[in-house]
Amino acid sequence: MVVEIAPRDTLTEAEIDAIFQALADATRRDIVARVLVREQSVSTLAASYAMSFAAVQKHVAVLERAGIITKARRGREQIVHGNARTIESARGLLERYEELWRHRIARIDDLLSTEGDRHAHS
Amino acid sequence: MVVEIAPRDTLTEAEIDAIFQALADATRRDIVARVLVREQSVSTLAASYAMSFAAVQKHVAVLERAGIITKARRGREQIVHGNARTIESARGLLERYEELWRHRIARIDDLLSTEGDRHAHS
DNA sequence: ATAACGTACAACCATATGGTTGTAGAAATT
DNA sequence: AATTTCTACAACCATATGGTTGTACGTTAT
Repeated sequence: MVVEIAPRDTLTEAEIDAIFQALADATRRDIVARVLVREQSVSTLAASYAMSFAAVQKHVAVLERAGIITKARRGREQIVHGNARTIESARGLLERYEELWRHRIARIDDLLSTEGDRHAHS
Repeated sequence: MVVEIAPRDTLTEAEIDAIFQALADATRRDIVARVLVREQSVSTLAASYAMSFAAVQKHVAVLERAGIITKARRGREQIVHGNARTIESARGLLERYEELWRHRIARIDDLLSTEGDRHAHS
């Protein structure tokens, strides 16, 4: 049902929400790690966890909606494989935050020299 | 109420959950970006968003529990500042996933040479 | 053809999440 | 001393999340 054209490199806020949300669960992170190493069927994945097949299926669906994994039919099974590009997008975002952090001193200096320093303490 | 000893460099699954969960909301990501650039009070932050003070306060609490920001009292206001180390931990995790991805071909070759290739297609 | 396997999905449940309003207290201002 | 500012937190509400079981359907195997 997802239309999946060529992957944009600009993500909407909602898409970023979905990516981090998908990664905010240990079972899902484990699924990601497994399929990045070696793609495998949903039922194979399900056998690895102490929960129902349906539960694992839902986790896979969450990861799929976030674009972190994709599924491809092979006969009666659905093969799950990882999409490193999406993970890279998330990493890029975190790197930009770190970049903001590294530049914070310069920015503060800038603000102090251009603005008045009302409320400044030290 | 949080006891905050020296920061470990190994995170528990629950802590990782909290970090990604905290980043899975556009308002909270914006708060992070703001305080990384320039630390500011909770009420200053609250003034930036079209939601109640209490709602923003909750977002700040979520980020604080995840260790992404910390608060420090300055008179009657609570100054929020970013903790880039936690963000770096998250980035490190994503990098490890990408590393798994980069090595997948070698692993598949390894598996194919040791195992039989039942179901192999191409 | 029948059985078994792999998947999909609906219905349900408990708890978490993201928002609200209201109350209360501590610190600064007047 | 009285008032305002900033923060904290409880109570509440609607919706989302993570799990379950049950049913159905296409694909492979017997």
